[in-house]
Amino acid sequence: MMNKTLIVILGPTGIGKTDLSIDIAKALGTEIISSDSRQIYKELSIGTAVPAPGQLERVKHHFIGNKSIYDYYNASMFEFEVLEVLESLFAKYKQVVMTGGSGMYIQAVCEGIDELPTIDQQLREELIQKYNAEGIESLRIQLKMLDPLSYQQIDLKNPKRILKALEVTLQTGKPYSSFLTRTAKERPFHILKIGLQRDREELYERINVRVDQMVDEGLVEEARRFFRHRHLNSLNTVGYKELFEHFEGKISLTKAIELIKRNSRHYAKRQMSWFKRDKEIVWFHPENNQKIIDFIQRNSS
RNA sequence: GGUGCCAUAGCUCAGUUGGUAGAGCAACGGACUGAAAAUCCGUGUGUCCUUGGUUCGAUUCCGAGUGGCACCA
Repeated sequence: MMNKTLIVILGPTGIGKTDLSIDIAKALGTEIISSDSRQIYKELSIGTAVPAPGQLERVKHHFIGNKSIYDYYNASMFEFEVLEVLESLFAKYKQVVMTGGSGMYIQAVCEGIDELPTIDQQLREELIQKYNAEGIESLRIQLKMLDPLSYQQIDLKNPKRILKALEVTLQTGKPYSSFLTRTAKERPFHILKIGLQRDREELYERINVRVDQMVDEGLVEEARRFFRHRHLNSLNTVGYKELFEHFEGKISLTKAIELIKRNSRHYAKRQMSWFKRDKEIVWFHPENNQKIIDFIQRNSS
């Protein structure tokens, strides 16, 4: 399979990944895997900016709307499922396009993440309760005792990081740090990472305009449908969480829309931070289709 | 045209009894190994409108100019 290439098209939200990826997949005569942790939910479409029906007809997409917001899902499951789909796609195509903005999902596919046990739901809830009742310091103390190495390496101000380490340690009886190998897994195909970049002001303007479009298309109604499920992790998502605040009467609709724009900008910023450190990425402007296709042709095996 | 008020960060504004300045929002930078559109950490970015004067020293006091707002003509 070493003559196969996975073409990863990445960049912040609103940069123009969707249009470009479809053009490229069309030009290469192949299919697209979405690496977007929210477009994967079938119940969400307006707020996650899934490709339009017409676009989905032009090129076959995978991992869009194939999970439910009620299901538990994570980056490791994504890694496993994508590798499986890739195997069958590479049987048909020399190149496959993967596009999306979820850095961790992309990393899971390209480099893999270490094997960890699935956490018992009850254990997880107990730990969260302990955190709520006793605060973060009590988690830190427990971690220091059970897994001093993680205690040294983990961001001790971030409750999610400590909870993860504790969960694994308690469930397996082995320190979380012992599961981390710090080595990238070998993949039986080449990977070409294409990053999309444009002027910051222009990107923010695109984000603002797109949020207004989402509202015109019925984002408020889409969010209202899931209001009573607002505590689901899948709905802890920009575009929905702000509207839930509005439905709760805490903020006006205008304010909610403003916050969606701002939080989208912040999200874009975090994505750029994530991608910036990956030196394998070659950067292009999202409208330089021909340049990008030439680059792919030259560098695919 | 006259009178009054105002001019400080990207925005709204506070402040310095004269020793070059700060808050909210916005913005900026970063971390990230199974919740990742999540979660967490860090940063004030400034010709204090311009120009004379007083003063050891002016963003602050005084004069003039410019711009804005209000009222009177």
